[in-house]
Amino acid sequence: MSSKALAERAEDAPPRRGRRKEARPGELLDAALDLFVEKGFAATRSEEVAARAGVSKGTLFLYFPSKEELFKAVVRENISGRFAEWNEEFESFEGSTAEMVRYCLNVWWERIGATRASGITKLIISEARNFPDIAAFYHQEVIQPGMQLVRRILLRGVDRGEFRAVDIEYTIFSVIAPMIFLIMNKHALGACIPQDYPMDPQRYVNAQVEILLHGLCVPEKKA
Amino acid sequence: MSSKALAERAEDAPPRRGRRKEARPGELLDAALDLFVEKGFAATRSEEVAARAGVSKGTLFLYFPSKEELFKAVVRENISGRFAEWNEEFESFEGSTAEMVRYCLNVWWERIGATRASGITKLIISEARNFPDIAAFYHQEVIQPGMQLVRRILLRGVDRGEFRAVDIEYTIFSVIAPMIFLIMNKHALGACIPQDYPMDPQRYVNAQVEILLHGLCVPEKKA
Amino acid sequence: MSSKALAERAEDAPPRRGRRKEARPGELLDAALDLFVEKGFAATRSEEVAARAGVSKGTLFLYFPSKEELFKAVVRENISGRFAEWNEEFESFEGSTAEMVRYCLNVWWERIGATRASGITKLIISEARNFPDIAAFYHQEVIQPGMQLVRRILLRGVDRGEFRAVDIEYTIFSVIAPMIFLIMNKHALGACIPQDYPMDPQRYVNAQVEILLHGLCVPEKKA
Amino acid sequence: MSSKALAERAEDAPPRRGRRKEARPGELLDAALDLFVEKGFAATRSEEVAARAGVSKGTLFLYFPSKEELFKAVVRENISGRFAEWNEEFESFEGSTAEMVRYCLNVWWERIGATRASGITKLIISEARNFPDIAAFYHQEVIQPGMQLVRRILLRGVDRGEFRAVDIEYTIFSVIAPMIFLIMNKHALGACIPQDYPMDPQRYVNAQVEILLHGLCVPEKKA
DNA sequence: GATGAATGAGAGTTCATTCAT
DNA sequence: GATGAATGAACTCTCATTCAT
Repeated sequence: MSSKALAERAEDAPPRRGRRKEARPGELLDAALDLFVEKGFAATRSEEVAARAGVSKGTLFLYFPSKEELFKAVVRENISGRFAEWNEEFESFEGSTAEMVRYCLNVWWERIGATRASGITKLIISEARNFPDIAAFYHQEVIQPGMQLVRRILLRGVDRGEFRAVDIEYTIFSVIAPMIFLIMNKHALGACIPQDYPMDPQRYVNAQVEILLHGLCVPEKKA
Repeated sequence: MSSKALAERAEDAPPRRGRRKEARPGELLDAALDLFVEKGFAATRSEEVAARAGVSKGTLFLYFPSKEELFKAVVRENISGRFAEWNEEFESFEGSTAEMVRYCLNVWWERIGATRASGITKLIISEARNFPDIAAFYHQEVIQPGMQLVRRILLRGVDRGEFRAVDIEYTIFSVIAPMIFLIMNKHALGACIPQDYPMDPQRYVNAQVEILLHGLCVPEKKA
Repeated sequence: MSSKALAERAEDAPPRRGRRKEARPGELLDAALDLFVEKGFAATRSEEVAARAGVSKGTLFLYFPSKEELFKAVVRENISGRFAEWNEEFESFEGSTAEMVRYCLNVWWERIGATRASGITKLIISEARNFPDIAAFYHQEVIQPGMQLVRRILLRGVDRGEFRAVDIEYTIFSVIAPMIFLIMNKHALGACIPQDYPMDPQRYVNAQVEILLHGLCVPEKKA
Repeated sequence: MSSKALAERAEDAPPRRGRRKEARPGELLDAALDLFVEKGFAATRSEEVAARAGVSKGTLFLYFPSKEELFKAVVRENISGRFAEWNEEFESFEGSTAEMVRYCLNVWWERIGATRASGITKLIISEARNFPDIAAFYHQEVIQPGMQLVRRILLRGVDRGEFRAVDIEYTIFSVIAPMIFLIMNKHALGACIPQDYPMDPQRYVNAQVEILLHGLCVPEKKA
């Protein structure tokens, strides 16, 4: 009991180097995400995950019955079910659709792209064919809702006469592709090759948005 | 004539335990490329590569001293040093820069994107951090020359007043990103998830080009 | 009482899958010495060493990173650095040099020749050319100090007028050769051929010593 | 018959770089002896033997059905059946037994010790326990006749009053041990360690003989 | 609960041996 | 006869997983 009290206190006061039982699975998932993204599923050793999380090999298997289940948990954990929230923002957004696109991609960068969660995208791309059910899950939970959100935005632009009457289904990819590219650069080549050109993510996102909007918007006819 | 017929039949069903020293490395590299792209380096078993090439485990090691060398050979073999040729085409191209962009991406799709060589891109993205020297090699042999070619095209457009004065360095990515996206779709999720939307690569490429050119071109002032 | 009985029984039949981190390396080194001496390094299978030590293949590699390192550890472990002790005995020895020679070879037989450590000599002879660095190590740690000790003994004998003025450097071999021969007999042919002549090591050593001393000593001139 | 004539002619006129079919097995046996002595049976690759003999892997197996049979042939080939000849020399020897011992060991050095045949001894010692039947064969063909010859020499010395009445059986080893030691030095440590002391075989043999004879001979009573 | 010693199936690699050429 | 490409059994070593402590 007194130990439980201690544990609770430990939670109140941020972890002072103490091991908090409740935090273990999360720490393992964080460690696993990093390593899976870095080396791939097969090339990551379970023991390394445990070591990075500061626990022993055995403890890992106490929380996850197998390396494969760990992988699935990593994906599940890092798939933000934030589309409900984002759809709400969409509904109540009052500015122009161009502003909406700008806002949307910047928010995406802040909340996903710049965080460890972005690693999931690289992980899925690398491992999709070894874990088709995980790929299907990701497709359903992330890709479809994401595309649907983009679709609604593009439709809004076209409906309101802000955007040209482009082929919406293919234009969705014009929004998504630069983001995928940024993540791949962050987690693959960019992570191991000293870049010979500057690559500031914020500026990159803005540049892509501007090109995209130039391509989408109807020319403003000024008297 | 009958000997010719025999030869043809032999081609249909290649001889088991035949001695085909010249053909083996290529067959093994083909098999290895497929499997590495499909499952990743670590998850691909040497014996599986051999089996797909129609030889035994031992034969693989007759031609490649280790699985890692096989990997490197796969990358080397499939990295086209075609930039010289493409640069020449660039020099002698006489149409508008917009036409050049259209031509360029369509040619890329035909010669790289649609072929097995495109798998290399996925492979590199997945394995870069496990093989930094291979990543560096790819960067030097493919990414840098590729970016340089795109850079020259964009500069031509801007210089000739066809394109707006965009930030060239970041705009390069607007050309590349959709192609990377297409390859990832082909070799990762798209290869294992039944797509619920149509994805015709030719139309995809054209759609991306049109959005891009809309974003790049200065509005044509008529009369 | 019953618990004590149980413990004793457990000692008789050591626990399978027991955790005995301290004891393992020694048991593995013992097993490896036996097998390397018996079959040679290359012909000894790692799994066999493990099995003789009562553990599984994997456990061997838990303690030694490779078969080669196991070999080196076997040699290191069994090379007694007892020359300091023996040199002290030499310094304080008070009898005749002939007695010293007798004492010396008998002690050698008791402490080295008759023990498993003697196998190292056969091992080194068999594997020297495959492990030149190990051979050099053995030369430095065993052969040189050993020859130096014998050299000092012979010099003492000559200096004190007990031994004839023989060529010391070559006479050293007259002391060593019979010991090497005995070990080779013990671990090579003698170990697999039913000897057709009696070979009692103790008597063998004594016989060699007597021949040797007869060869070395100056004839006692009796009035 | 004509092939026999050819062989003889080939012997007369030294091989002019031409491949002589008849010589193949011999070249293979020579190569095999060298390599088996150097690296041991298990660590020697068949292909290496073939390469050193200047033929292909396949050819080796044309002459010897297996690596093991090659080993046996190497031993057989290099075991001199010269004891008949030596026994004759013994019978007709007219000098003192001491001279006989000197002569005997010097001849041994010239005809065996200094030649590649001496490698067989090291080979047998290293591999005896892996090839007990070969060991038995060697014991019967070499060790027993060799010991018998030494035995007869020692008996002659004792019978004629030249040698002391030593324990003949154990004294045999005093003759053999230095020779074994010399061979071991030549083929094991001595072959891979830069000796820090001089080791002239001829002088070594003489030194051992003199010590031995001093130990054996009855003091010459002068006057 | 946590640990890490122990396991053993499985992967990469070697090499004696075969056999089509 | 000679060759060397091909084979596959056997070996070293790895690592996910178990379980006694």
